[in-house]
Amino acid sequence: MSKLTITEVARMAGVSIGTVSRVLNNRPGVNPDTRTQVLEVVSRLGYVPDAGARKLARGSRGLIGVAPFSAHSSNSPYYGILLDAIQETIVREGYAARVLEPSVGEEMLSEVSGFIVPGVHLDDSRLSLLIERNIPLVVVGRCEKNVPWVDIDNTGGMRLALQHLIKLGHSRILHMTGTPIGQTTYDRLESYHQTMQDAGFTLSDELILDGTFTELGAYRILRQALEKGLEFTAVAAASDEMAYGAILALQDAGFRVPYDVSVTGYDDLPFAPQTQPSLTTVRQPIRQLGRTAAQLMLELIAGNAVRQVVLPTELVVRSSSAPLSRNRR
Amino acid sequence: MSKLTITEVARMAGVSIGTVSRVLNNRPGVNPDTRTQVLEVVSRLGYVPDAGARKLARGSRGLIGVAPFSAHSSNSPYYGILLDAIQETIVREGYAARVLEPSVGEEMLSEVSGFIVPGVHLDDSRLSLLIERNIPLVVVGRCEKNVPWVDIDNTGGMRLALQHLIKLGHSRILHMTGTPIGQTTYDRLESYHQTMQDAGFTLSDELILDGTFTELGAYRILRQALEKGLEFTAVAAASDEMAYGAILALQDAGFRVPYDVSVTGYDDLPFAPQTQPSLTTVRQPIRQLGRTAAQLMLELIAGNAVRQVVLPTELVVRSSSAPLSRNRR
DNA sequence: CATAGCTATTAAAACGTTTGCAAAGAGCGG
DNA sequence: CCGCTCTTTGCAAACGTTTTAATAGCTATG
Repeated sequence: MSKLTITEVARMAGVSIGTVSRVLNNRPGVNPDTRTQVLEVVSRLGYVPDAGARKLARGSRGLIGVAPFSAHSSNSPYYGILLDAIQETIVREGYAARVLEPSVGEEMLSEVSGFIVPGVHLDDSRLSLLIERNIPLVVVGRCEKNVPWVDIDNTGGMRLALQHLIKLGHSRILHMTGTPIGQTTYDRLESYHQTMQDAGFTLSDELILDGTFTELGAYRILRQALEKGLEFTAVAAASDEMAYGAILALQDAGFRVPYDVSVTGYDDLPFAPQTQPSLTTVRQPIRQLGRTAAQLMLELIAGNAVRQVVLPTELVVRSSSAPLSRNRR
Repeated sequence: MSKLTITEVARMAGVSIGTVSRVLNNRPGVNPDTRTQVLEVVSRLGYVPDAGARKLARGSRGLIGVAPFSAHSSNSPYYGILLDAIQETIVREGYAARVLEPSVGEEMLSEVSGFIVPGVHLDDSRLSLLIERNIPLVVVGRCEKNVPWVDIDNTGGMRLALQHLIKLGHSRILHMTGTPIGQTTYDRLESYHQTMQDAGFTLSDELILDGTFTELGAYRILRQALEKGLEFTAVAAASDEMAYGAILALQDAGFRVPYDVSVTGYDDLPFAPQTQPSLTTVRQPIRQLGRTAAQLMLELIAGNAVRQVVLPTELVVRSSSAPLSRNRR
């Protein structure tokens, strides 16, 4: 069987290729009936337009920049997965994606037909610059400004983890936050406050530690806290890396996880099932996050309305969390 | 000025576009004089062929898989940079690149016209599978098998770092290795042995610590060693991450870097200049590594001979290394 | 009832390459 | 100097889309 092209689709649907093209690109001027008709054929045949041909026909306009998050955050596998998903979608649609260095060069602004910006800081001036210049922009992560963005339900996810721990009998739950620089950190922290209060516990500042979003950061600050004699029976970390660092810190200090202390992570990165013990964590759909971001960008370029999307999270229970035990050391 | 196309190049060189195309794709049957002539024009105008058009004309054959390194190693920013460089080159040549999960699916083998495999393990059975099936393959990292590969000069780079420390007066130099799973770890370790011996020092196994290629791994094992009273005046780490972990471990234990202990890294990742103190390290050309890997793949597909490439490394001296001081604590 | 003004559709011309085929020379043995 | 190969080159047809201009079929208007 030869390659499936738009011609075949057109023939099957009994229309011309021009019409099919318009349907596929959401262009106006096609009868709703014809549209659904064509879409039906497309999905039945499983037709996927050729990226190269689209790009060629469109006149090669269409380089989409993926930029600029802080250099430091790129240490996580999280970003690798996210970027790959973004690229995949963009390239499939016949655009080119280019990952740019954190330093946005002025000259780039003219070469690029849009920016996807993951991991934006709360006060990022570069963001304002892009908005000001009216350059198509999609932000990955919730954003106060009126731009299209995708985010996961950070608040809901954190609540899931905490309610899980609370149901297991824990009340002195330590929250390991990330660097207080992004909306994400803030949202998860806020959710911690809210959920603990709702459960009737009093908040205590000493139970909130900044683990800088890294294994090592979490490890160091937690060991330090343990040496000072801080008491708690569970750790709810704002990332899997920090959860892992916390587990090691606890183990090195002689605590058993989860028997003495329970630990939960956030993200469900590929290594989460492989830690010792395997990590109970909040799963977020990273690839879908990337796909959606790319999608929003394409919609934006096509002139559609600005919209925001929030993706759901889900609790994955593994072995790092257990009921509060009475005979603790 | 409109877009620069092959037509313009042909006109400038006084030949037909067919000839230009043949030159650009290294196809036989074009006069050597004409060839250099065309190449001259191409480089003068700075002409870059349109990726989409190439892909289209070639009939869309050409998806190149970038796969499968172990999930764990993907935690480093190193891989992000490498993958981006590979993708950039491949896409520029009109092929598509797809980053695959570590688990190589059988079904993938038929869809893909070649594999680029970074971070191969010494005994990787999947590698043998690919060779057996005669699937075009490029390995990033030295490889015993007769396949095309690119690597950096690991041995030479380690020697540079060590000779730097030796020149500063250090003799008890600790080597922080990575997980003993890849050729890279082995090469750097071997170079440590060799260089120390050449300098007339006796080797001691206690001066070799496995930092698992991570910040946290390095931090934990070094703190442990310090508590046991291990004596040394310098640390030569096999990665920047481990060097950073080592610096923090030393500082947390009350040592000053570089006054009490010098530390060197390896890779020169983006964060290296930003540590406290900034990191003396061995720079490797990561992007070029990726570009070369992609290049070799394209050559392989074009039917050229298998070849191997070794890229040079370079010492970058910053503030984490200093002369051995006498009045140490 | 002719005309203008819509809308939905089609036909065909790009887009920038690669590549099979034919043509034009060049060298050469007869 | 005539036919032969061989090498080098040019021509033109793909490749799978998008998009512009033209067309056909309506409805509303005068």
